[in-house]
Amino acid sequence: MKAHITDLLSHAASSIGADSAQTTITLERPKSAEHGDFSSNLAMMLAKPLRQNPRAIAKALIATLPKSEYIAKVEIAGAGFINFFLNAQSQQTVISEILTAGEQFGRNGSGKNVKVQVEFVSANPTGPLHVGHGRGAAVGDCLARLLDANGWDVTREFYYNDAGAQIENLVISVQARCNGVAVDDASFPENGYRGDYIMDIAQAFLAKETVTADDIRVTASGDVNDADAVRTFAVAYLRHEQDLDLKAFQIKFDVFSLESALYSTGKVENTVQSLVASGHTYEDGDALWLKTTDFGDDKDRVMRKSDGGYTYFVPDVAYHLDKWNRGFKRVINEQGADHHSTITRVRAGLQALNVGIPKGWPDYVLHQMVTVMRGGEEVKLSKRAGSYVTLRDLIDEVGCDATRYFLAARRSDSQLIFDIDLARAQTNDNPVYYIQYAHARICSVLGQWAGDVATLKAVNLSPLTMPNETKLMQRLSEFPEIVSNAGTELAPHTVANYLKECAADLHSYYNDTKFLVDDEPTKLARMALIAATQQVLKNGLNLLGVNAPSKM
RNA sequence: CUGCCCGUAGCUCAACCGGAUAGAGCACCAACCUUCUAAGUUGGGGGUUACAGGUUCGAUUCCUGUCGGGCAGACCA
Repeated sequence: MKAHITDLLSHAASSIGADSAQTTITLERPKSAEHGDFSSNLAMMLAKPLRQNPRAIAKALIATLPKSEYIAKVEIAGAGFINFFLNAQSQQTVISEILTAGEQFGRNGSGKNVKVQVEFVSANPTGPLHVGHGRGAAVGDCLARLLDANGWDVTREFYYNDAGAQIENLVISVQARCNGVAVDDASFPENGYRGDYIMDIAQAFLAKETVTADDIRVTASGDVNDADAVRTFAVAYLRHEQDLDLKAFQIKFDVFSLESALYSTGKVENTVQSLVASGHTYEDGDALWLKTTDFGDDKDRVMRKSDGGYTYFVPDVAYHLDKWNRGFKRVINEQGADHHSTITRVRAGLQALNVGIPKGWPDYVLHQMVTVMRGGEEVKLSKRAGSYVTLRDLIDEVGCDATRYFLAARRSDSQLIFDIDLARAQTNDNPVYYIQYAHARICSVLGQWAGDVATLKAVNLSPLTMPNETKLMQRLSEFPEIVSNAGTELAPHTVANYLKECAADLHSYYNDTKFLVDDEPTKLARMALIAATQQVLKNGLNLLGVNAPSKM
């Protein structure tokens, strides 16, 4: 329909002498129903090149507009907007489209099945997942679902930083606990991890327990002095722990990558050699430097320290080269905003390699901090982790659906306040239940009707002329654009907002309409409308990873 | 000090990458359940979009500056 109206306008524009090369026609959905189903600012855009009053141009455009069987009327409004009103029949067609497409409604093929990788969460295996990881998990998973809905071939990936200083801290923390050192003891490692879970690991290690994670299975040796044994066991234990967190959050990954594997397979070393060969490196003060300033950084960065070890971003460059070599022409990294400084370095490293990687590759979606509130006060601690609130705490307290919704429903680039009291409220305060309730209400009515929903696709829809019904149909017809825009903007929160509005339209309709009326054509048409709404709510909630219950 | 993100109703947030009278929810006030789920609906009050300039037909949106909040800035991860 949008394309159809664009064609009409484009035809009209060229007949009044506008330069078609310089006129881009955009249509938008007016916020207010009195402005029609679609609106164009074309006349205002043409005012300058044609040196005429916008309203006069609008008038001329409408005069030359080809006839259309879908449009009831066209109006000029405001400064020169051209508003299109669809006829009732055109508005109603969306219902049969939805009922025919079912779960496919809203999806499109614009991604052309191109491989895209979404890397998210990527927590260090040094503790349970915290709220920040939860936001990354919720946003990242929604991004993956959105890209899938837009026709991309999506791979979800989790990267473990299981090498480096933080892992050594983990090892000495566990060893200290094994040896009975208390966390507040002076001899406890200064930068050690002090959460209760370290004690659990220590006890399991001493008891020679076995843990499994992904494709590995480790049995503890019980030998505290064997740092390698402690490391292997502790990392496996925490990976298992994080697997359980992810399971509770209903998130699945396709691939787990290990930083340590980049070293053991020689990929880090190969990358360093390639960078040296590229001529973008130099030695200074016993260290090896990368000239990241050649690629827009404000200073050069050390790659290999004078003690021989590599700095953090070197394996990161190797990792991203590996992603590229695996055929991902598009990669999206979902990370906390505290990682933003690595972006320039990683991209610079990849450019220096000169292997045809585009300048802005990979994409990043950063999320800002999450503050957790309860009873009007900030919650900072959990018993288990010590210094932070765990994702599991939230899921246990408010449920998976509400947690996912709250963490994904806001723009990721602004700070988020997670109000536990609100999220756990099973009342009208809570947008999750508001949306789910709309879905459940429809299920209830359809259940009492007891007819076959499959027959509704072919129903006569002409009885649907009430303002509430028109509004709901307009809303439903927007869904494919919402999915498409959210996908290209990488903005899952727009889906959440849409669903809230869609649910509001349904509730409003529900409250002043009787559905199971005696007049059969009216009843069937209304069944078709709410069945279509049910489908859209379900498809939308699915994009957020939130359940659509049929009973509440 | 430098870079990035943010600043919208008392609170939590929207606003379709420059559009029409800046919208929801919570909270407050007033209505609506003998009837398909009241976890709902309807109405009301509440705004100089942090502030000051600039760009143009038109700015919450783009540019500059100021103020305020957050995050970064190591031979750290």
